Amino acid sequence: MSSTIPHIEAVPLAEPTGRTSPARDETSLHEEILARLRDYIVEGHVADGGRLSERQLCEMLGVSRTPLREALKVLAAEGLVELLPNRGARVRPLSAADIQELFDLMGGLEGLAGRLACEKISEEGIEKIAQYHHDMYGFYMRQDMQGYFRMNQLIHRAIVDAAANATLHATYESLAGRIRRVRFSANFARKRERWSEAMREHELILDALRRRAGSELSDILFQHLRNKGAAAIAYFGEEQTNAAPAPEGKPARVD
Amino acid sequence: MSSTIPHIEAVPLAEPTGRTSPARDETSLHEEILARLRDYIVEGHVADGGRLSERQLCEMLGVSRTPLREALKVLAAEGLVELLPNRGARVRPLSAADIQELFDLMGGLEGLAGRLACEKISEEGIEKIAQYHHDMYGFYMRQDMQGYFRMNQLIHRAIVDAAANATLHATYESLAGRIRRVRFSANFARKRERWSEAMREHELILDALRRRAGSELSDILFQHLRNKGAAAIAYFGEEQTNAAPAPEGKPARVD
DNA sequence: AAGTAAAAAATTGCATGCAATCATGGGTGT
DNA sequence: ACACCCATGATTGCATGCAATTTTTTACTT
Repeated sequence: MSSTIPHIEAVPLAEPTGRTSPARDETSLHEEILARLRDYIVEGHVADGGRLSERQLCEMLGVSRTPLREALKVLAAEGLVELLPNRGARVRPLSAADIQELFDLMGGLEGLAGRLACEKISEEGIEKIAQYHHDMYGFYMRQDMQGYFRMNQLIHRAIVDAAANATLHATYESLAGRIRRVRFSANFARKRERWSEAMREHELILDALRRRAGSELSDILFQHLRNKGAAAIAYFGEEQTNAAPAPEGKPARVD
Repeated sequence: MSSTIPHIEAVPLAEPTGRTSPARDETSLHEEILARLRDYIVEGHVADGGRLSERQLCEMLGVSRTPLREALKVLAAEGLVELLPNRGARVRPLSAADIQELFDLMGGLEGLAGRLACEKISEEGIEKIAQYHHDMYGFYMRQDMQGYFRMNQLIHRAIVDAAANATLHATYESLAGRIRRVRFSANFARKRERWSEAMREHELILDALRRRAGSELSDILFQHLRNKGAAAIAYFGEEQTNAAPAPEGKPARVD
C-alpha cells in the first residue's frame, strides 16, 4: 500500500549535505519543491482525497520535512491540498459543486481577459489568434481531437496573455491547475454536438475580438466556459457513477 | 530603528511549553499566525517594502521560527509579501501599475459576482441591497463620508456573497486585502465630482440588479471598479510626489 | 577623511529532535 | 463473535541547532 507515488523519480533536489548547490541554482529550493509538488498533484498521480505522507514526499524529493511542509502549506492555501490537523495532508477532493464554481470563476476571468485584450491587443496579436483559430478549424474538420485541444488551449492562453495583467494571469493559472487535476475524459467522442457548438462559440469569440467588442466578448467567453463546465460536470457525474476503479488512461480534456 | 512594529501587543499565541493549548483551541496555530500576520500587514503597520524580520515577528507572536516561516511563505504566494533569497521577507511594494492591475481584476471579479448574483439572489436579497443603497444615499446627501463608505462596502460585499461561489469569494477577499494595504486618502473631499459620479453608478448597479440584467450589471460593475481605480491611482500619484514621510493619519479609502 | 578590506555579529535556510497525537493490533469481557 | 480498551508504532507539530549567507562594525590604507 506504499505504492501510491509511482510516477516520479527520486532525484534529490538538494545536495546530500550543506545547502542548495551554489553553482547551478537558478530558482530557490522552495520554488523547486513547490513546482514539483504542484505538478505531481496536478498531473493526477494521487487519487482524489489521497494521502500525502510527509515521509514519502521527503524521500521522493530528497529534502527534509521543513521545506516540504512549507510547500504543503502553500498548496493548501492555493486549494490543491487539504490539511487535516494532526492527520496530515490529502489531495483536496473536488465535488461537482466545486467544479462548477471553478468553471464559473474561470469564465469570469476569461471574460475579463477578453475585455482587456480588446483594449490592448495588437493587430498582429489578433492575426495570430485568427491563425490558431484557422488551424483549430482544420483539426475540427479532420476530427482530430488532440490537435483541436492543443489549438484551443493556445487560443485561450493567448487571450489571457493579451490582457497583459500579471495578477490576472497568475490567478488564472492557479485555478486552471486546480481544474486540470480532474481529467475529464469527456472528449467529444460521445458528444459530437457539443464539439460543433464549441466550434461555433469560437467563431463568435474571434469575431468579437476582431471588432474589439470587449463587453460582448466578455459575455461570450463567460458563456463558453459555462458550457464547457456543464459538459465537464455531465461527464463527471457519469464517471462518478460508473466508477472505473483506476481511470489511468490518457483522457483528453473537455473542450 | 527597531521600532518598526509598534501596533501589535506581544501576546503569545502558544503556551510557553508544549503545543497548542488543548482546551481553547478553535483554529490551528498555523491559521492563527497567518491571520494575525495578514492583518498586521494589511492594516498597514509596516511601510511599503519594509523589512519583516523573522526574530521580531517571532517575538511579536510568541512562536518559533518554523511556523512563522510557513506563514510567510503562504503570504508570499498570496502576493502580500516578497521573499528575497537569504535576505528575508519584505512587504511587497505596490507600484501604480500593480494597483491598476488589481483594480481591473477586482472589476472582473465583481462583474462576475454581479452576473451570478442576478441568477441566484432572492427578492429579499435585492431588497436588502436596496436598503443599503437607500441608506448610502442618505449619507451622501449629508456628506457623511464615513457612513457612505461603510454602506458602500456592505453593498459590494453583499453582491459578492449573493454570487454564492466560495472560490470566487476567497479570491476576491485575497485581492481586496492586497489593495486595502494601500490607504488611499483619496476620499471625496477634493473630488466632489467623483463622489456624485460614483453615486450615479450605484443607481445603475441597483437598477440592473433589480432587473436581473446580469450581463449589463457585469459591465457596470467593471466600469465602476475601473473608475474607482483611476481615482485611487490619481491620488496615489499625488501622494507619491508629495511624499509625506509618515502618512500615519487615518485616511479613508477611495469610494 | 574617504574608501576599502577583513572580522564580527546577525540572519536566513534547512535538518534534526522531542513531545503530542493519531493509527493499529491484540487482548479481555460479556 | 462482537464490542471495548489499552499498548505499541507511526506521524504530525513545533522548537532548536548548525552551516551558509548577508549585514554591520572595525581596522587599515591612500
